[in-house]
Formats: sequence, C-alpha cells, structure tokens
Amino acid sequence: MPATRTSREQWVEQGLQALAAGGPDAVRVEVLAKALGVTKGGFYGAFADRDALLGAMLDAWERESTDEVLERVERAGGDAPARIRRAGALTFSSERLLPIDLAVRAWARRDPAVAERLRRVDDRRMQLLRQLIGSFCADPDEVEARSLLAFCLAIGEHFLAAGHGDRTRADVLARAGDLLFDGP
Amino acid sequence: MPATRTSREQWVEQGLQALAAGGPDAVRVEVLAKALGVTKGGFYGAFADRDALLGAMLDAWERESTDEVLERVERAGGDAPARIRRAGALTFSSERLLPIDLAVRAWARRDPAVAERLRRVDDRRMQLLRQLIGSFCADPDEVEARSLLAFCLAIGEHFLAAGHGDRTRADVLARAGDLLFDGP
DNA sequence: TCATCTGCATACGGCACCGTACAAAGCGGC
DNA sequence: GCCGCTTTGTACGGTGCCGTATGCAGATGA
Repeated sequence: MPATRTSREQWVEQGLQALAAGGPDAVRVEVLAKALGVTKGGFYGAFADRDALLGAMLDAWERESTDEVLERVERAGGDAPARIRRAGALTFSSERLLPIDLAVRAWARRDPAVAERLRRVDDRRMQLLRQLIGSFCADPDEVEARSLLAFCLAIGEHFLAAGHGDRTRADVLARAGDLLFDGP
Repeated sequence: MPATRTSREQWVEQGLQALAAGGPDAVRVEVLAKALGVTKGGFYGAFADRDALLGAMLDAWERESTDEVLERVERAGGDAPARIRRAGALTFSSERLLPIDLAVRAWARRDPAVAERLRRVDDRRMQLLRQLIGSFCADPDEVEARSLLAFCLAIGEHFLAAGHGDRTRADVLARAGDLLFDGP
C-alpha cells in the first residue's frame, strides 16, 4: 500500500526506542523495519543510510529535550524550587525521555559528535539550574557547585545500583534535594 | 610457538579495554585476537564461548573494584574525609578502572545479571561512604543523603557534558565536595 | 634426535546486517 | 477505467562475526 509511506518520524521514533533499550548498536535498520511491520525497502527512500537516521534521531532528541521542556516549564510558572523540580521531572521522570537521555550519555562517551550535541543540551539545562538556584543563593561559586550537584544527582541516580536499607531511593532523593535547594 | 599460551588473563584484560572503549558490543573475539597479535583459534581453548569471557571480565572487575580498592584504603589510613577522597580517587580517577566502571554502569541498564553484580559493588562502596560520612554527621537520614550525593557526584560528573564558564570542572567539584564533606 | 603433545593458524558453514537493484502493488489525476 | 508515480517487497552481493574442525609448528621429555 504505497500511498501513505512510512514517515521519517516513524523511523526516528522507532530508532529512539531501540536506542533507549539497547544503545546505539541496537539501532539496526532491518530490526526497526520489522518492528514497524514493513521491510527495509522503504527505509532508504527516507534516509540515505543508517548514519542519517542516527543524526535525525539526535536532532529530534535535542529539540524535544530542550525547547519543549523549557517551554513547558515557562508556561507552568511557579517559584524557583518548583521550576527546578518541574524541569527535572519533565526530563528525568519521563518514561520516554529518561532512557533516551541516559543512552545518549553513554553513547557520548565514545562518539565526539554525540558529545558535542550533549554539551549543547546540558549547557542549556545547567543555565536553567544556575538561574533558579541563584534566586536563593548569593555566592556564585556555591551556585555553580549546587547546580552541578543537582544535575549529577538527577543523572547519577539512574546509574547507581546500591540500595538504602530500610529507606527507599525516593526518600533519600527527597532528603538530598532538601540539602541542595535550601539555604546553608 | 605453542609453549607459552595466551593466558585467560590476557583475554580478560583485552576484553576490559574493549569494553571501556566501546561497550559490551565492542567485545568481539576476533577483534581481541587481532589486538593480541593472534587469531581466535586459541580463544576457544581458554573460554567456552564469548559469554564465558564476559563473565570472567565481570569477575575480574568486581574483585579489582572492591577488595583491592578497599584494601588499599585501609592500608593508607587517614581521617574520614581523607579516606573518602582516597577511595574515590582509586576508583574514579584511575585511568584504568574509571572507563570500565562507567561502561559497566551503562551495560547494567540493559542486562539484569550485570545490574546484580553492580549492585553488589555499589553496596560495598556506599557502605564505606556511610561509615566515613557518619563519622562527622550525626543524623542518619542526612548521612544517607550525603552519601548518595557524593556517589552521584563521582559518577554523574563523567556523564555530564556541560561547561562551567570561567571555572574548571575541578574547581566546581572541589567546592561541591566541601559542601558534602563539611558540617551543616 | 625423535615422538608426542600443545597452542595456534587456517578454513569452513552459518547468521545477521548493510546498502542496492528491480519489480510489483496500490493510489491520484485524467 | 487507465496511466504513471510513489512506496514497498524481494532478491542479491558483500562484510563482519561466531563457533568448530583440522592440520601444523615448535617446545618438551626420553
């Protein structure tokens, strides 16, 4: 049924799912095609090759992770801590964005082009963190340190396997957030 | 020259290098053989198959990351903050262990068996952090929160691409460490 | 020096995947 | 209802890798 072709967006979306589940090496044209219920025949009409898909995936992720999240945070308003937590929640509690984000981070460690894109994304996020933490903390060095801690907590938490005895991870995270987002 | 065979340790070491550089998908028998200057012929004398090598690699990493590091920290002595920083340095400043550790973390996100091993390792590290932070902080909830923050900082730092303007990453890390390892 | 044994090179079949070529199947315009 | 265009199915050659089988070279012990 050649009328409505399989759109680039569908390939990109399926590619991002594969990336989230198995890393960049799991993004295989024939596997994505099977998941979409087609064969790879049409893929090379939408993309020059596998690398073009990977690039389009990163484009989509970059746009969705920055512009869309920041726009939603602005629309929702609220005070500084509320915005920090909302921005964190939109990115790192998203069933969709979180695993992609973590996969991109691991990928960036072995691909400089990916690292460059990640740097752009992380710089915008850190900029937001600095603004918000700066609204209740005067010392610029401490603002930077707290911002780094907050960002590392949001990311590192998902790469950490340790348990916490009787406490839940959420409990400990809440306490850690209090340490970062309250005055000295 | 069949007298001195290529030892299991050599295969494991080469495999860990490949893991560090390109993730578990980069651990290819024929690639390792070429790097060792042999062909894969001898590999299947030392290991049943590729999975056996991956298991041996994880065994070696687990032992090296826990027993050896903890033993060295104990031998060196010093006060609590000094021990924290030494343990962190041995693991996360090691040109050798650090990239392997990060690769194992990314790997653990998609392989439950690896996640289980990582949990054992991280639990021992967190145990050390709790002891040491507990030596100058009374509130157990805060000890747990600070330990989590410290661990997430040590790991997340390497997955974070953002810059810090005029400051260097080392500057900001030092300040963050002060926030965590000083009283309230 | 010779028999033997060991570790490796080589070659093989199989599989999964990439990217290309071509044919066929439905849809829109006429 | 036919035509051409677009999109996909199918088939193909090529590559890289796994795991096995076999033969060979060199070290070892008598």
